[in-house]
Amino acid sequence: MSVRSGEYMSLANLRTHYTSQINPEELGDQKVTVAGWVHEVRDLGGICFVVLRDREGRAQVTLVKKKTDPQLLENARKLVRESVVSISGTVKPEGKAPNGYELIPEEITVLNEADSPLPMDTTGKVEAELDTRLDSRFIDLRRERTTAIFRIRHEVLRAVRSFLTDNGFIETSSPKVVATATEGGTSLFPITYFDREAFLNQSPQLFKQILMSGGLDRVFEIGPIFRAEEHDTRRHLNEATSIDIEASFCDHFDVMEVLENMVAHIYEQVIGNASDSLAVLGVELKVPKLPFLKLTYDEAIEIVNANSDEMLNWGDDLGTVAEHTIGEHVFKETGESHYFIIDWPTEIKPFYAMPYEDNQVLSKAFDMMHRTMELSSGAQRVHIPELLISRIESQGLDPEGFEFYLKAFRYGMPPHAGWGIGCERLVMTMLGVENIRDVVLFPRDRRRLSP
RNA sequence: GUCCGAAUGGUGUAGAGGCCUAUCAUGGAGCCCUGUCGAGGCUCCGACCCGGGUUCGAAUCCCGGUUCGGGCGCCA
Repeated sequence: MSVRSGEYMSLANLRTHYTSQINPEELGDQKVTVAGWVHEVRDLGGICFVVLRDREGRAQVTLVKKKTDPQLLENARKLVRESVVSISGTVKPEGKAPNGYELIPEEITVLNEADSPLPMDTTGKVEAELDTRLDSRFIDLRRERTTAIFRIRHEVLRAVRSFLTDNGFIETSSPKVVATATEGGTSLFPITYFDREAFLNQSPQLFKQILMSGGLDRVFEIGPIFRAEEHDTRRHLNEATSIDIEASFCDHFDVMEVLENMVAHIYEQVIGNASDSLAVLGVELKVPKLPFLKLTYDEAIEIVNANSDEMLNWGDDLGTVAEHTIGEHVFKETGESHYFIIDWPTEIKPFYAMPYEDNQVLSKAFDMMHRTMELSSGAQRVHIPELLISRIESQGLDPEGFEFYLKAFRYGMPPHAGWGIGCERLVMTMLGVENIRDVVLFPRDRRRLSP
């Protein structure tokens, strides 16, 4: 175990292969170097096994007492779990070893020794609570299950980008530091911007609409949104990732079609590209059937009133019990989890949702649900400046605060529509994860600000 | 915000007024062991959230606080 301090050591020499890249048939008797963490040391006396773990898997390093340099064996036995090591040795095909090979080491270099005891177990023998795991996320990520979630999240985002790009959308970014409260409704985090008050943006909504006036035609953004709501549930975060699109010369039905096709595409891509991670989590994914069921708001109210103790009046928003009732009802009837609720009362939707021309009390707004959870909401937008101003006023907001936005509507704003979908909610519903914090590396909630 | 529940070694737990010098597992230290793969065996180490109260006696009951979990509200 020589740390060759003072001597030049190229980092490239610390690893020639990931553990998963070692094919015993090709690399038998060849020398390789693997690098990673000491997962376990099993000392049986005459034989000692060191399990090295890297991002792609594990490799068994075998030291037979009679055949191993005594100093090397002694050092291997003393390895501290979760220390970072680089191990060079010969690949030996071996039926008794996991993955069909083991490594006969020549050199074991400790690059960084781990403290002991560890903040939590990494082998899966003892579970840790979410709070404990989040306090030590770096250790939690060394567990297979946790890594699997974030590999899948990566596949989800990759699928979003490829799907939207292939459908003519341009990826854009909007500012997160803004001067005014965008939509009313939710509370914002105030910050200091030099000598002025500013806010963290709750949504890219207003900016992506401005881009429609700019003629970008079809845009998308994947970015953080901030909500200062003091909600305290398993499905809310104060910092979340929103996937947003906006498309010109489209109505709400056009963008609903984009949405359902994208969701189906994401499921297909995750099944195709992350089957190992799905297996680690024990999740069997099924691509949702297209098109998604479209319930009108009126139908949704009827379902709630017929199937639960709740009695809703027309114009009421849907609470948790209502969403639960509708979601279970839809699943029982269709066997599908995803569905739309369309044709909402104009009054309970944001000012930018377009009312139906022939029935102003209904708007061209929709929510996309997964069982009991709202995943996405969208609408055809108001593109007529006069109507937009009156809608802003009727929501009790002051149009003066929206001048930067309204300006874009006066010089040629095409009709347009769009939606936003919560990335974390998409991932959690896909994987059946119960707490949204499980699918965020470093969640920000009512209480947690660190790490 | 509100209601309900919880807090015991590093981690996960048992515990219902005296049986607690606190259970078990995991972990750590050490010893034995040549095929482990949640290795096994033996020895040892390590904990009752904080503050008050009730009681002869409190991990256990009561009050306050803190933190965490869950429901609802609000929201996406």
